[in-house]
Amino acid sequence: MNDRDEVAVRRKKLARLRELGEAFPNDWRRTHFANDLHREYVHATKEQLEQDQHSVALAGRIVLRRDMGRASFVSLRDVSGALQCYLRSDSLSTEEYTLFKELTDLGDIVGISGTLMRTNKGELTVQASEFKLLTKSLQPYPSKYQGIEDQELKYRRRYLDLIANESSRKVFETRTHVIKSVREFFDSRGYLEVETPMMHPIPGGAVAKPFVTHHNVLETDLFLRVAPELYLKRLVVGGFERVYEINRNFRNEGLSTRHNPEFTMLEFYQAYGTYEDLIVLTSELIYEVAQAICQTDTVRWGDHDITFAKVPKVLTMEESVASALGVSQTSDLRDERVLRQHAAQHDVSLPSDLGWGGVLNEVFETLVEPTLIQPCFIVQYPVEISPLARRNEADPLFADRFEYFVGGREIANGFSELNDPEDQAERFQNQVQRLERGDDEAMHFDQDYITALQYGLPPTAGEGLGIDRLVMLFTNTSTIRDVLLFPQMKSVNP
RNA sequence: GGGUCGUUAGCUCAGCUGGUAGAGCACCGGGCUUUUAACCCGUGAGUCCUGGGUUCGAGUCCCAGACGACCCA
Repeated sequence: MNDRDEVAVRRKKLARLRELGEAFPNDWRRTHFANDLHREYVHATKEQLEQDQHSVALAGRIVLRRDMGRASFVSLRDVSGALQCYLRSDSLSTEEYTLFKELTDLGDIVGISGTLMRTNKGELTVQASEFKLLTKSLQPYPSKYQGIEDQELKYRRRYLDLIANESSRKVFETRTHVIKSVREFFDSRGYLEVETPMMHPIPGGAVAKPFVTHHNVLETDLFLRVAPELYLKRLVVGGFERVYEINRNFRNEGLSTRHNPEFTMLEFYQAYGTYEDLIVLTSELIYEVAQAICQTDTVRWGDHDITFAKVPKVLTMEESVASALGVSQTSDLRDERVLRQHAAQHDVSLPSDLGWGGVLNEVFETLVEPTLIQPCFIVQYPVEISPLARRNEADPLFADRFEYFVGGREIANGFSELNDPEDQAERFQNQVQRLERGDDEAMHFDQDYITALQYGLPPTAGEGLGIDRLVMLFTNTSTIRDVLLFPQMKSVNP
């Protein structure tokens, strides 16, 4: 064993600590947080502090250390921030000073108490009169200057990223604030927050491939939910007229900068409303979250300044596609063959098994979606690709559905709900035919849901909103992994 | 699934047309009682991602694979 192997050196110090007594003491009690002290004493002068002798006890991790003979400065970081501490051999007992000097390393978790002072350079500092090593860190501490840059290390060992990188801590604090302000928005409007099953006997509520698991005692396969939609609507049938859920969905698809197999979704439903009401509500929601998080209606995202207006911008899918294809009459797009010809001229590659609605959507996603940088609602989606949405009364090819786009990405998807049980049963049948043709993303027939509709779902509008993508907007990140504490990674040892 | 780039000391990174493996920080030893990424002096440290191949000789060139990043489907 190398006597300069950092882990070995730290192990040796831990062994010494064990000899000295309890190596992992848990009786330290802190009286203050670092940032509270910075705030409270921002105007206190060196002389005042010397006179007043404020006693404080801190606890945290040593993140910087500067030794000078028989005195040292350390930066102690707790959850609130960092505060400098000054440890002198003549202000501590011999045992405590030796403990600090010989057995304490960068990254160790310690308790320090003493009195507040200000250094000659003006920095608020705790002059230590008591020192206790609480938890020995056995692993080398990340670079104090560069932190952790390695993407893989950041994702696989998030705790290291959080220890070393302030910006990462900020992202996850913001994530929590976003979710909190979303909750406040719905709570204050009379929506009931609920929890519905994660394990479904029949996968449903979205066009997506589910994960399968098995229940041993029930001797049955269960599916991790791809969406909570069908359960939330059962609750509206049950009389909870406004419900929402913020929770995880699971989709068995590839990993990318936009996709993680588990992701967080907000879904909400309101009886006696239409998708138009939700467009207004969504604009207000995003506007309020932006105010709560950034205190502004404009955020920087990549190369763009994105402005969230209270009044929504709305465009139909047909109009947007017609404009992207350079077609003057939207009626020209109603014929699948003609539509495919236009698409081919714009190098949009299309699978042959798509119907007209699928083709229109594919052209939209390829040509229009990336251009929708400023917040925008696209309305009127083909019924064919909207198996749970209400048919438009004037134009039965389309559903009363919208999607909300920001930064060239879909953030939310909402519609007036289909509450006709017989129409819903037919749409399920269509999905089942697709399943039988091998489309493993198609929906299953959910008889229990049909039964629920038969009891009567009031006219209802509902919406799903991707929380991760929303957080990406407010943290100016381009990868979903940057807003997930523990993103899914490939196994290193297969 | 396809393409491009990356993987070198604990961390962050250099390493040219193939010729003994480098820096800063960290670590180890010494000095320093108001420092600020403290500083000064001295030392140690490598499965160059893995496996093949070409070559007298491979971190470097070729092939295959692993993992990651970005772009595309």
